[in-house]
Parts: sequence; C-alpha cells; structure tokens
Amino acid sequence: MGVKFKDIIEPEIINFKDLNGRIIAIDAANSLYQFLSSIRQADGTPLMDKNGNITSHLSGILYRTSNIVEKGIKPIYVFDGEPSEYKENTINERREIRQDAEKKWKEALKKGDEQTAMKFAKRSSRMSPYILESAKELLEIMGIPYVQSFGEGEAQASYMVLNGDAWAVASQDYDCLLFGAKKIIRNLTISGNLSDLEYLELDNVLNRLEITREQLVDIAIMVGTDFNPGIKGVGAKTGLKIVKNSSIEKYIKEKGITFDVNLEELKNIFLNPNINKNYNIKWKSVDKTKIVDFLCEKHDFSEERVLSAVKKMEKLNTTQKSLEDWFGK
DNA sequence: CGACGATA
DNA sequence: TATCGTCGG
Repeated sequence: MGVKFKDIIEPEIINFKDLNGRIIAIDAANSLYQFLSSIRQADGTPLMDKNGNITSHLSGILYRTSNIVEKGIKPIYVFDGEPSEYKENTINERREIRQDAEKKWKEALKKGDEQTAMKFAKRSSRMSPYILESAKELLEIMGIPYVQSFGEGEAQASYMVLNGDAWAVASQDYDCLLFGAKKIIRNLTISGNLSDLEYLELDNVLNRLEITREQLVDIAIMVGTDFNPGIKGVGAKTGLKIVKNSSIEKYIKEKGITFDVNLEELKNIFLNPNINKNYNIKWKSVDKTKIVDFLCEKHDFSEERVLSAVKKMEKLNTTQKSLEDWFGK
C-alpha cells in the first residue's frame, strides 16, 4: 500500500521529454501488481494463454517497457527480496483481503454482476513465483536489466539513485522518500493525459516541509507503514506538526503510547536498509527470435503486436550509461 | 494497462 | 489528430 503522505506532498508535473536519456529504476513489484490488477477482461478474468497461465503482467511489461524505451528512457527493474519480519502483519492482512476478494469475485460471477466481479477480481491479484519468474524471463529476452534486492525493492532502487546508477525511482508509493531516493516519478505510464507524470525531489520535499529525512521517517511511523500500524488519529498533517513542535519520542511518552516493536529498529528499516551492492546493469538489444518464441509460441501473443513492440525496443541505447547520467545533474 | 480500429 | 470503445491472451 505505501505510506499515506498525500496530504503533505506537492508533486511537480513533468513530461516524458524531461526523462529523455534518463536511467529509471522501476519498482517491479509495484508495476506487476498494477498490471495484474488492471489488465483484465470485463468480468475480471486476467489475460491467460491456452494453458491457463496468467499473461496480464507479460502484456504490461512488454507494452509499457517498449513505450518508455521508445521515449528514450533506460529502465532497470528492481525486484523485492525477503520481506522484513516487521512486515508479517501486513502480509497476512493482505492475504486475507485477497482470499476474501476471490470468494466475492466468484459469487458476483455466478450472479452475472460484472462490475462487482471486476472490483473484487482486481483485489484478488496475487504475486506468485510463476509471475515473478516469467516477468524476469521476459525482461532478459527484452535486454532490460533487473536487480534482485535483498530486502525491499524500493530501498534498493533508492540506493541505486543515491549511488548514481539511476536518475530516479519510478513507483506509485511514497515509501522511496523514506528510503532516501533523491528523485521519484509516479504515473510512469503511457496512458493518462500524456503529461501527468508526477515528479518529486526528496530535498525539495524536505525543504518545503522544513524537516529532515529522519523526521519524515518519524511522520511515516506515526501515520503507519507496511512495517507498523501507526498511531490512531495521526495523519500526515498531524504527524508533521508533532515532529516540528515536539518529537515522536516525546509524543508517545506524553500520550502513554507504547509500540510493540523497538522504535529505533523501525526507523532503521528506512534509514539503514539491507542493500545489495553487488549488482551489474547492462542493456542489451532485444532478442527477436526468443521474444517471439516466448510470447507468441509459449503464451499465445499476437506476433504482429509483439513485433511492433520489438520495433520500439530497437531504439534502446545499449551503452552502459547515458551521457546525461555521466555528466548531468 | 495499452493496442488498435472506428469515428469525426 | 483527438477521443472513444473493445479487445488482448
């Protein structure tokens, strides 16, 4: 879900042109979830090949990636590793929501209520090992690099920006601000009004709010994150006031609030995440034979459509870093 | 979500 | 050229 910062964040609107030549670290889990939940038929059934394998995510990766490559962007997909033990409650909660949604989806299908069916089908989306493996296989064939995180993908992607290996992180969640991503892009999609990409710079966010990243993390912990439930009644605006006029420590002491986890450890999930520093990034040209075999032969995609996406992919500059990333700001 | 054809 | 509706797998 991600931390609820909407009330204190003022994103800039940018255009695809502003990303020309840029390396973007894409939160893979975030993208895959979007594809799985939204690429569906009217009754909520995902796209599938004739063997019943889900292909919605493959469709999403193929068409979105080829589009952004055509626009001069060099993508890197960053996959999640092992979740923190602090995330257990969130994971269990999500599983229950999914299972409940699946039940309601099937019930609505029996009644022939497509709208309700679709609503619950979207919520039933599940990230299986097959989804992850097939996504990585497609990226390899497309010549798009991906990085396997040790922990949170957003933490890894944020580090990659800090380290100069990517220009920005693309994710719908604001969590990468907590992980220290200097630049963040939301709505990196081709649909939408072509120019409603949201852009955030961490330093601008902190300057405007007149707080430090540590204080932003404190706000998140009070609002609630994937790793802790937060404090009831504290939203982003209240949290901001607390860190500016007082502190999270003083506030919980005054209110007699106790966390059932160690506060410093919770902060460290964001401030000192476990990072895989041994990654290498290389763009290759798309393998036309393999992509046709994988998508058309194995997964029943239309060859005509795949080839037109392949054509867009051929714009990819396969040098390791773009000029902008060597010399740019 | 994004491709593609229809429509104007 | 822009917007809409339906299909894709």
